[in-house]
Amino acid sequence: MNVRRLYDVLFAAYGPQYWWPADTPFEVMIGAILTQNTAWTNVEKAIENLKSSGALKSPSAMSRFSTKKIARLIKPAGYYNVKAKRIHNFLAFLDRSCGLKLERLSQKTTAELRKSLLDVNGIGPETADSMLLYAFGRPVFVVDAYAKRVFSRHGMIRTGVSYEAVQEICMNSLPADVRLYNEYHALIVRLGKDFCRPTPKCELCPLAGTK
DNA sequence: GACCAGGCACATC
DNA sequence: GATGTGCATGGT
Repeated sequence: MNVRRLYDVLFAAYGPQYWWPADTPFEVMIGAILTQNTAWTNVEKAIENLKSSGALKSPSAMSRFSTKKIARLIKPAGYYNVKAKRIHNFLAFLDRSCGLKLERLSQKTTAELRKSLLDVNGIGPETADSMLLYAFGRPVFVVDAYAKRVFSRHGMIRTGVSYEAVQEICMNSLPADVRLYNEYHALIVRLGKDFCRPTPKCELCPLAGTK
């Protein structure tokens, strides 16, 4: 198995996944923070609360909410105190870097943008890369726990390899294509949810028997 | 009731 | 640098 072939097998098995499930780039970014170590079904409830309160209308709209208020709205997503603070940090970053106008961030190169996102307390590599790919449309491969698990179980990487190393392997094996990276990450998550939990269910996995 | 989820920061060694 | 821990809700 290799990175290219895995994509083909997954796409043949599942077809397009139509990611990211959000209406606006800003909603993608907030969703990326909310989904940290959290099932998406829980994130959906939090997003719904944010939407009906008007917080997701724009970064400046959300900036008018207190951290406490945000914490209350995102409660169903879990870790709500931590995540409310992370959202607050992120909004503070948007305020000072682009005056809460996301279009202005598009001037930056992908490398500059990634670096500045990683400087925000609460935004790590996966969250930053999800934002870059799904909100800014930059060709960045998103690595997550499922990807590491799938790749290592199929002998494509060793266990314990760093985020950046896995990302480098993938990006060296694939063309820098936003649509491809979009679909790839979504397919990995789909496969992971179905079959690649910590205790695997390999019998009906589309990868069973593939090499 | 146990296990798990589309991580990250921080303390400690 | 590697390893352990806290953060928390809701589905299976």
